[in-house]
Amino acid sequence: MRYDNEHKQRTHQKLIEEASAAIRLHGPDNISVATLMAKVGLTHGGFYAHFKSKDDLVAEAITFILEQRVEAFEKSLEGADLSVVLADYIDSYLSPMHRDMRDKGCAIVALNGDVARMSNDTKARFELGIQRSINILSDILIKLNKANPEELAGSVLTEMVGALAVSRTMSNSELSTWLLNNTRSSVKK
Amino acid sequence: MRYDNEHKQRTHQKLIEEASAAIRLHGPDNISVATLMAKVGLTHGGFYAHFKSKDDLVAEAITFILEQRVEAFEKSLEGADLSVVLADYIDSYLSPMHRDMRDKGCAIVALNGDVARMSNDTKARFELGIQRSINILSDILIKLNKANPEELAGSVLTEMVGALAVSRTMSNSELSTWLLNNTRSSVKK
DNA sequence: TCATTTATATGATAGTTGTAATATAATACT
DNA sequence: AGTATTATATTACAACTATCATATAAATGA
Repeated sequence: MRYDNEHKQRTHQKLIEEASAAIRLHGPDNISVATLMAKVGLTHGGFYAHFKSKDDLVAEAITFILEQRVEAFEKSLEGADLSVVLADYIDSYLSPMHRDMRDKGCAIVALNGDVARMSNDTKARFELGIQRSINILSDILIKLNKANPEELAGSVLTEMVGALAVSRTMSNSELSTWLLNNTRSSVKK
Repeated sequence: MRYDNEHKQRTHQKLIEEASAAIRLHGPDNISVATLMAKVGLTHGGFYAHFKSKDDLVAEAITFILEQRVEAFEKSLEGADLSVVLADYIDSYLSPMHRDMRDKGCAIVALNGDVARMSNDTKARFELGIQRSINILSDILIKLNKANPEELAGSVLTEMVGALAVSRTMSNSELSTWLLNNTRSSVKK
């Protein structure tokens, strides 16, 4: 069957988006080519017209998540009060909602363990996303006249990532939420 | 073949230790029952004389790692200068060596993403280990007369976990080491 | 010495996986 | 109108998986 010219691109994009959620939710090792294809209404055979291999899909999906989130962050800055945007970002990042929405949240938190086991190539892409995040944060802190903006940006990022990652290892407990709140006040100084 | 009375227990322990390293290195989804058994010199059939299922093994191994590390930390405190022990702990936790020794390091860093996807039962065990770690840190900070020891303990733990986790997603880069060093100075205030 | 116990081995099964070759059918171009 | 193109479907395969039933062999207790 032949569809219009952009059909394949749309399918490709749909596959990446679907994979990006499934990977965060179930882990890269627990998604299968067949169920992914089924999720977009296709059968498994056509997969290799879109991706060289499953690893290739995973790498593309991870890149997509990182870019998507960085771009959303950048867009939220446009013409806004930086100190408000920053506070909002911290609040939503460290919210129970973000903790419980594993399929749509931060890739660093969802995938750090998996990426640590992946190829240097994938790691390099991941690092790019992290560097960009630090740069954005650092720029904001410069404009807010904070001292040591780069250092502060690095430690804000790592503490937030750590808090969310740790809070997700607990079954909805008080400690989990306490950690998020605790980090929120610690980071906001 | 019948061995002496403690042979089975020794085999069981050996399996858990071997699994605890393999799980951290390759992830719970990437170790197979057969290769684990082979690693201790046995064949795959005997596995179910030791564990109810693979999930059961993973849960036991994770508990083992947590306890082992908490106990080692507690032991390091005995009769020592607390401020020195704490500084040493931070230094070694945030060292490139710890970053690069994925098979023997902190379980929270190695497994947070996987545990987030596991049963509430396993999460509860994990939480216990984390709570103990926070308690130990908090006790130290109390004895060192720090203000808000519990809050500080929580945020020291999460920032260290985050820094190590993030640093492991990069391929040995400068940024990776910079993050570790940056967190070291940030945490030591 | 012999029977019993038991830790591990052998072998089998059913399911799932990633990958690939080939088939099909719909449309765009001639 | 008819041919070429191509996105997806069908089908197959080999490798790997967790799990389990049964066999084996060695040492303990009689």
